[in-house]
Amino acid sequence: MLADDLAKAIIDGEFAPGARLDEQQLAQRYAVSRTPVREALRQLATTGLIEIRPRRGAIVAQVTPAQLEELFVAMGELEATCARLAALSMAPTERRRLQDLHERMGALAAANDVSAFADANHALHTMIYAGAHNIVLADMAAAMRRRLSPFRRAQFRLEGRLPRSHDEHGQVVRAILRADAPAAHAAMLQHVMRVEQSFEDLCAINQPAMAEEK
Amino acid sequence: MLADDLAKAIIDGEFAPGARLDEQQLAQRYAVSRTPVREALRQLATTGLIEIRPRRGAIVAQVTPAQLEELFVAMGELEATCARLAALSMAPTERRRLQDLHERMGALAAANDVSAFADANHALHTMIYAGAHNIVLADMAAAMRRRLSPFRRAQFRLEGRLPRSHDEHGQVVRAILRADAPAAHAAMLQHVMRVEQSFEDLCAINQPAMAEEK
DNA sequence: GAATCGTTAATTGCATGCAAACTTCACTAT
DNA sequence: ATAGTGAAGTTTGCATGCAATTAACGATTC
Repeated sequence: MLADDLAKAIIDGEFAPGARLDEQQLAQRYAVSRTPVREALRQLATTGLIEIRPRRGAIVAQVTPAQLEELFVAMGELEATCARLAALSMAPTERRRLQDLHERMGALAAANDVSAFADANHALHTMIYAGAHNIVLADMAAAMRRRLSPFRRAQFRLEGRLPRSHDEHGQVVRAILRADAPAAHAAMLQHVMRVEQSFEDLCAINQPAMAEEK
Repeated sequence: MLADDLAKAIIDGEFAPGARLDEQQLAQRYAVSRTPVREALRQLATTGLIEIRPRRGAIVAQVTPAQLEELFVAMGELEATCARLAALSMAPTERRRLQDLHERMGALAAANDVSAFADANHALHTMIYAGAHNIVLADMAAAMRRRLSPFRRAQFRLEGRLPRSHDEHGQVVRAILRADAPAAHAAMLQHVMRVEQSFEDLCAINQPAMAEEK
């Protein structure tokens, strides 16, 4: 589906936040006419990934720091809810797989393999969404993650972020494994807040570099 | 916007779940061509209100009892999260307005004014979403409410539902007013579960009538 | 008599074309 | 020199038309 391809391109950072999404260019790029491009853009706009300004075209959603804060809070609450439900209702098999993955990620963190850790991180969180046994909630959490991904891509590159992230995961995973719902909720909430903090640190570092571009 | 009009028509029950949404008919009805209709349908599909089956047209989303259960659980968790955050961060003015509205709804419940109570109910929940001071979460909760509304329309007609609903609201409102976040969370979760229970009771009553149609 | 296959009709998906609106650039006036 | 106004070009928004797929109906065969 065209909307998925476009979403992937945006998530992968081929279009930066604020970049104009010209219908004709996209039509050429994907070798279709403007009609399906327009339909795809409307879909992405409803997910919040892009923004359509009437008569003025579409841009990749750019977000003020205040909105970003809200997005992270909402994401944290969603993920924390999934973690709480997962603690209550994960099947034994799911719990074992979660533990396995978490342990494997320890090695990746130690080796500082950012790319593999990022993939595994995605899998871990997705596993927790699935463990909530509620497709609606899982879809919402996944959509939220997608919506934030343009802003979160470089976060793991921060020095020493991998082991700390792994530690935070450990808190969440252990709480889920012992079916401690409140602890799972709290640990996940804290984890997401830490991710946000890392992102803000990263912004603070890059801000001067971004400023000198213009 | 066309998508909003269409969504309203679906929410108001002009198109029942499972009804086919013919592009040409909709185009005639709204006096536009098929192109904007298609764009609107794609948008509604991403919200989950309708379902587009490739090459086979769009229908109002029909939902199995299991999916409906998931929708109500997800909605309950979302609303409970909003209630918890509202308890923590509502401004004094907002708290007073919430209390005012709740007290006015007591009279509506006593008078058994179903229509006015339903409107006020919507306002009350929206007020709590807003009280969370997080637009992203509020939008998600509102979208969820929209998505469930085709199935929840007749729920207030159940005998004696209004006073009980008002009582449940009282639990939530009092918890929010005294900034008791865990209690607000729990009370809202319970309220939504009770709404779901009412809906299921209603289904159990209507089921035979639906069965004899075919 | 029922089931399967072929044909026809209808509907979706996409391309193209045209009109309206916005942006940009140039020119004029203060 | 700067700001405001005008016009041209670009881009969105929508309508229409055509092709492809699917559903429905009828005919034929077992």
